[in-house]
Order: sequence, then structure tokens, then C-alpha cells
Amino acid sequence: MRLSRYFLPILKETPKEAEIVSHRLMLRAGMMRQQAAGIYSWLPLGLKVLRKIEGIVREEQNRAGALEMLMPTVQPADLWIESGRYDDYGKEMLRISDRHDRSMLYGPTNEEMITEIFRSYVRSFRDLPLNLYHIQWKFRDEVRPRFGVMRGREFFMKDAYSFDLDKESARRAYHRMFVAYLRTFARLGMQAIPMKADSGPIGGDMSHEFIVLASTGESGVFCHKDLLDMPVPGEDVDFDSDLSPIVDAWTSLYAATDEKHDEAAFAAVPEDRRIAARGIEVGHIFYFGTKYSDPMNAKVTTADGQNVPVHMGSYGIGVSRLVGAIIEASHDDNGIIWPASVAPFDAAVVNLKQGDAATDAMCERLYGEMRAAGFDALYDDTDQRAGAKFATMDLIGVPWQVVVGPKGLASGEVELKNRATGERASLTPEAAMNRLVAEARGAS
RNA sequence: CGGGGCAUAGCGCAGCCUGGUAGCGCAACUGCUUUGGGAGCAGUAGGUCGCAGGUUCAAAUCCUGCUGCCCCGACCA
Repeated sequence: MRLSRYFLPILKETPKEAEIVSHRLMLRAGMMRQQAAGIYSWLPLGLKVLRKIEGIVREEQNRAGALEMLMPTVQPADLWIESGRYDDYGKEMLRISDRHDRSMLYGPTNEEMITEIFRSYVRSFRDLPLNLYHIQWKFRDEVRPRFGVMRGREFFMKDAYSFDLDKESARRAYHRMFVAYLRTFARLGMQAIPMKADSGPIGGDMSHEFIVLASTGESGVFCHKDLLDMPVPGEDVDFDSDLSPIVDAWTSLYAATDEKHDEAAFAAVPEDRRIAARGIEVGHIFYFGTKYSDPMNAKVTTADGQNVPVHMGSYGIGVSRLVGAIIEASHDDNGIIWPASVAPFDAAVVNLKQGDAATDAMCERLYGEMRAAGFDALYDDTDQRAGAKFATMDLIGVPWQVVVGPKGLASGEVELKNRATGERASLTPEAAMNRLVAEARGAS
């Protein structure tokens, strides 16, 4: 992408409504624009990141055996009346009427709808287990939206729903999502720690929040330091096998958010292994048994001819929230430091003297080579001053920047800059490209 | 939903107390000079001062009501 043809409305000054760093940086980097409290338009740069995160979430859901579908944003109220939640949900639910005065709502979640779909088609235990998910916009009319996309009213979320014959198979479904989540967050370049969550009387030990550690996080968290070095299951993990050893390893060490913090249990952790930090919830998985299948009559026939309600679980990842969470966890005074897997561009060419024949030619060459090598490359071909260009690249967080100017070219060199470390190296164009390709291969 | 604050050009702000021709910085546009970490000079354009009432000869400014947005708390992916 040539910057001169791109839509990147960078702000030099910080809009006053933005308090936390991810919100400030997303506005300054031209990623999004607020349209109303907690409602945002995603501009090209922001959308690229959102889509990259979405893609990783999707790949890991598919790998774990979940099946993608897509449910609508607007739902009929009938389903919610049937489950008994229409009145319970209160003012957080955006209620609307269609032209026939039928009660509708903008979906805050999809348990009812997925249960309706399930019960219409699935009748036999032979069709289980089943896990259906979608990635869709949702709306919760929060009293006080804040922190930009971290707590918007409209948000983009992956939610998966598992259906099983009994609690034991539901536990296996839960474990599959647990492992999928470990992999997902690791691929997003984050340290996410599963922490035991309260799920009411039904869930028992099957409810976890996945918390990303970030110094600017919204809630205090306490955990065992070894969790930071716990190995994340690789691509070859067999989701048909017994995953409980992995889950057990991750859940045997102390980890709790401040509301569930147990000072005594934490004191039992060796002192040099204790971590008190801050974190952001980016995922939540839980088992809720027959909470919806019972009232909504979602039953299957067992091998011995009984009709029993299915055991369900649901598994959410806040995709749009993750954009903010990643920034909270990875930024510096100059701007965003994207993990390679979600960066809006893989690498950039910075032309320090647009209009200079030799510089232009070298930039075009490197830009072409980057694309040929499979990079999503950004070429700053504008005639801005060098300082402004550097500031923009750092602000939007392009991981690798190749700086080309007449001074360097005079000695046959360009500069390769690493956004995360700030390291700059003067190299021949060939060496710079080789290094880029090698680094990219190592990172993926 | 309790408490607090803000609303003036695309963005950040001053002006309001003490009513009288709406200003500054950045961004934009034009020209010249600059050109390796957010350039300088000169010029141009851009605002029914959130909305509606009221007071007044006169309202951005004073009064009343409304709306929107932000922050703290309670609540939530």
C-alpha cells in the first residue's frame, strides 16, 4: 500500500475524551472514530488489525473442531421470553420494534438462538458432540461505556456453544476450548492466564476468565509466576485426545482476579513466585449445563431411548476488545508496538526524499521485493519531512521499517529498524531484505 | 444508576467572572525557503459559540430547561 493513496488520518494531538492509552493511540493512529458513546467506526488501519485478530481466533476455533456459522444481530424477542431472560436482562438489552410492532432486540449474546437452531435439527446422541460458533457484532447498552473499544456498547465477539450428552462429555468440550484459548492468545502475542471464575451453582470448576497481563489493566490479578513460563500447546495438539493433563497443569497453580483473590491461598505460593499485576479479561469460558436446553426443550434421544436435555457450554472472546488489550500490553511513548501476527502491515519502506531519483528507485525496488516475498507492505511515498514519517511509522507500530535516503544510499546502505526494540542497522538493501525475510520466518 | 466535569473552526484550547465587531496553536490550502526524528516565513480559507426558551437596546458571556460526551464509583466480554 502506498501511503499517498491510503486513508490514514493521524492525529498529532490527543482527543480529550480518550483517557487510557489504547483509546488514545487508536484515535491518534487513525484506526477508528467514535460515533456515539461506545460505538465506533473502524477505519482502514483499525479494520486490518481487527480482521487479523479475527482470523487467528477463527483458525484456532476450527482447529479445535468448532464449526463456524453466522447468526443475525437482530433477534426476535420470543426466544428470550421462552428462556425467561427477556425480563431478566434489563436495560442492557437494546429493545426495538419492527414495522409490524413485533418486539425485536439487538442481540447481546446468542444462547437462545443457538439453542433454537440446535433443537430444530438435532435429535440423536449420535450427532453429538457439537460445537457451533460465530464471530459477530453484539450490543449491550452499558450504563457507562468507556475505555474506547475495551468497553464499548457495540462490540465484535466470537462466541462458541457446545452441546453434549452429559456433563463428562461437556467437560471434554470445555477442555478443547480451554486449550484453543491458550493457543489463540499466545498467537496474538499475549500472555493470557486462565483464572478461575465464578459461574454460579452449575458450573463448578468449569468457568475460567482468560486474563491478559498489562500494566494498565482494569483489574488487579494475582498469580503464580510459573504460569508465565507454562508451555502453550503446539499446533500438533490432538483435540480428540484427553486434554485434561494440559488443563490440570494450567489450573493447578494459583491465579485469581482481585474479586476472587484468596489472601491465604496466595500466601501459600512461595514468595519469589508470587505475582501481583494488572490484567484485562479477553476471554471467558463456562459450562452451564441445561440452563437453556431445559426451558427451551432442546433434547436428544440417548442410546437407551431416553430424551434428555443437552449439556451446554459457551465460550467467548472479545475480538474488538482485544485490539485495545493488545495495545495496552504493548506500546511505548512513541505509539503502538504490534506483535507481528496482528500488525496492520508487516513492514514498511520509508522514503526520506521523495522526488530524488535514486531514492525513489530504491524504495520502489524494496517495496516490490517485500510484496514479492509475501509481506503486506506499506510504502511511505509522501513528501513529508523525515521526522514526521518516523513518528507516523512508530505511532501505527509497523514492526519493521526500512528507511531509505540519499545519505545512506551514497554509501550503498539503507537502514532497517525494529519497532519493538528500536534497534537500527545500516545494511545493504540485499542484506536488509534477507534479514526481514529471516525474521518473518522466525516469528511465524 | 449515584457523584463530578465539559460542550467555542477538523484537533487541542483561550474568551464567559465584569454582556458590545469570536481569537490562539496545530492540521488544511497557496507561495517561497527548507529536508535523516512531528520545519520556517508570508498569505488564504474555515465557526448559526451543543439545542430551545428567557432577560436585555445588545448574549459565546447572565437565567431556565433539554441533549450529547468524558471522568470516579456500582455493574459488565
